[in-house]
Amino acid sequence: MGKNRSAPTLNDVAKAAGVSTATVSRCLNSPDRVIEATRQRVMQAVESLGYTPNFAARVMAAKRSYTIGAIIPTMDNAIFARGLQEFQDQLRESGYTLLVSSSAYDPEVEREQIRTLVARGADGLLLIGHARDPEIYSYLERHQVPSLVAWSYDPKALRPSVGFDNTGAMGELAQTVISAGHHRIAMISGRTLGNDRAQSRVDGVRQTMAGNGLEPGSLTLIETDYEIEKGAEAFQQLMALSPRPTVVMCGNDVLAAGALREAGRLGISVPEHVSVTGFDDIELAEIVSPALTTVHVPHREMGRKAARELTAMVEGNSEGRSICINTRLVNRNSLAGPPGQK
Amino acid sequence: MGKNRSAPTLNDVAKAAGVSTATVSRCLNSPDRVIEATRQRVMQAVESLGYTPNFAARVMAAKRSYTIGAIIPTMDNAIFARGLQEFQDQLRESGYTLLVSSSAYDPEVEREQIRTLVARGADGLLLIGHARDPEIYSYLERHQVPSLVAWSYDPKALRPSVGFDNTGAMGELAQTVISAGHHRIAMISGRTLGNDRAQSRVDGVRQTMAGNGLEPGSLTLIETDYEIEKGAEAFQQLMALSPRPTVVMCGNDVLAAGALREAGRLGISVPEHVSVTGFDDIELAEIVSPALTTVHVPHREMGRKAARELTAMVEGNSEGRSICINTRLVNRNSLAGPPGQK
DNA sequence: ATTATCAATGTAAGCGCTTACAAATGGGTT
DNA sequence: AACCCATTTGTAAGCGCTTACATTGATAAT
Repeated sequence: MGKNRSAPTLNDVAKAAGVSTATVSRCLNSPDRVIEATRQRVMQAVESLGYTPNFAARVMAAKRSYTIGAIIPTMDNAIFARGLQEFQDQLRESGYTLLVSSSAYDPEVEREQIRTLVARGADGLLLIGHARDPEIYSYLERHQVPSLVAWSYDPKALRPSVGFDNTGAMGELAQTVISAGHHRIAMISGRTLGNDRAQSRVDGVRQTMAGNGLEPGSLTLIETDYEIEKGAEAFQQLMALSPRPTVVMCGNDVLAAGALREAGRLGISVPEHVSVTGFDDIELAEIVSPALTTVHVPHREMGRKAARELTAMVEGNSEGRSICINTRLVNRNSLAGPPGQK
Repeated sequence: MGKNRSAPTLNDVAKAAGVSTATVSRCLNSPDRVIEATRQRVMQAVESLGYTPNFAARVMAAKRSYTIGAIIPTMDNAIFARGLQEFQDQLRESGYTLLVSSSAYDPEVEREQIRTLVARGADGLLLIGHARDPEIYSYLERHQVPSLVAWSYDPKALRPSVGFDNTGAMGELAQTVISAGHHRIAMISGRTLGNDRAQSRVDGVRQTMAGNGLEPGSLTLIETDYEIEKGAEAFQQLMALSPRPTVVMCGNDVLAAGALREAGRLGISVPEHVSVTGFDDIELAEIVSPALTTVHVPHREMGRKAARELTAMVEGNSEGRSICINTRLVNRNSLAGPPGQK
């Protein structure tokens, strides 16, 4: 032994290879600016010392981290998990690393995480949904960190976004529901406060009701947390109502799965006694019985496109375009006409 | 206007507050080493400039990042998502930030991610499962980064781990299965290559079979990917066998859900014609019909304990203990005796 | 033979922070 | 009044890297 046992630095490599630190740095970052023979010598030194560049030092000197940050409301949710996985894969191909953190749906936490990510030198940020204190955007601007909103598409928003039209998609589903003859409609929504996606889905139902001559105010709405259990509770409440709604539209598949489970427990058969719909088309939707009529969202495609757009923004190749992803209705077995009508 | 529009530094704050950079740094990191009046002045400057410390610079100077890294096989999996969420929450309470990346079950990718995380200055690492090139551990040692293995508990392993006894838990379930009268047992397992959890679960079944006088080699085993679809395919293959197995034990709930779905499609009723079991007890297990008989793993508890132990290690308060989390059998409706026996 | 050109490499100045050490200040003690 | 000690603050030396600029040596053009 007798060796210094701490991690080797650029300097150690330089000495071992008999070159300057600049040359080692070049070998690592722009190999073509260094002659073959030298590079081999350097690379061998790197190898034998087990050298790993110190990222903090690199970021500091280069003012570039090749890191993208993403802040999602929760990791415990298939729809974010799936889209993000694809987002990450795509980023990796372009040489970027993804840093994810979750805000637990808390705007204060989100703000803090944004600052953390920026402080860490993220070159760009992926955010979920538009609803956000404008101060945050000016902070990002000051630090010159481009950001892209995902899981929500809003052409009227000032910021670029990659996502789908929550209002329109839910509206389309509502139209199908109404066309099937329902007019006592209930909805179980996720929390709308600070969550434009949930809000848009509610709006979609309301607008379509209005468009069909139904009083939008007559929509029975329950807002609750994103959990199967909560969906079940809400469904129970709705079934206790008199007159009962003939259809329960859920803001997402998880809530719908809860509703379905409770229906089973209550001995209410779906869709004979009451219809249920979901949103997202996660795997769960196909597993439950009856299988859910829902709206399919191509999360992977969204993740991929978001990655492309954001890297383009980071590299100065785009000012930030908004991209709309198409959703599509998936008719399965949880929606039928209202009971008594045939 | 006229101002320099780039992000303010410690120096800017120092000037604005009329103190030295050292004082500003102290205000931020050890406020009690600074007199109240000064601190207020400094904090106000921080506020009005919208200052955020540069993380890279801080890490470099302090050689401490208050960051923990975690590398999981995939994000697209409820069991990791849940445990990790809790892990993160617990870390936050102790002032640490979590960095997650996923290796897509690829050891090469995992190795690279470990290097990345270390290069980023992670103070400690959470890894999934023991199976790993020893070279990685010596690398971590050289860089003096403590690591903790989770989702797997193995008292015989050299490294500390927080998890549960996969072999024992699956063995217990197998005992229940065998006691119910089954002896034509099939298993649908996740890929065991480089995945000690999957391997241990298979071992659990084999050992219990042996312990009950059943030839362990008679276990019909299909290995496949962690996907509902794959579980369905495997189940279909098993049902084509003659003689048919009377029970299909699945390595996890996702595979079991696929099996159940396929059973429905094939018109095979569970558990009358064939029994099915799962592992993990994710939410899905309660949703499917029949509800899954499975092994409950307290993922949240594990995440919490892992966080506590790892921070203790990072702070030099622990050499790294191994912690075993208890699982428990959950009897629901997918397991009964073999058909024809009553 | 002389000079312009260019590729390969070296030199050294930071990047924004923390922290060891030094300096200054203000009481207590004797 | 002289001295000591504790508290608060300042000074400045890095942390490990990148990169603008300088230097060198070789090759091509005159």
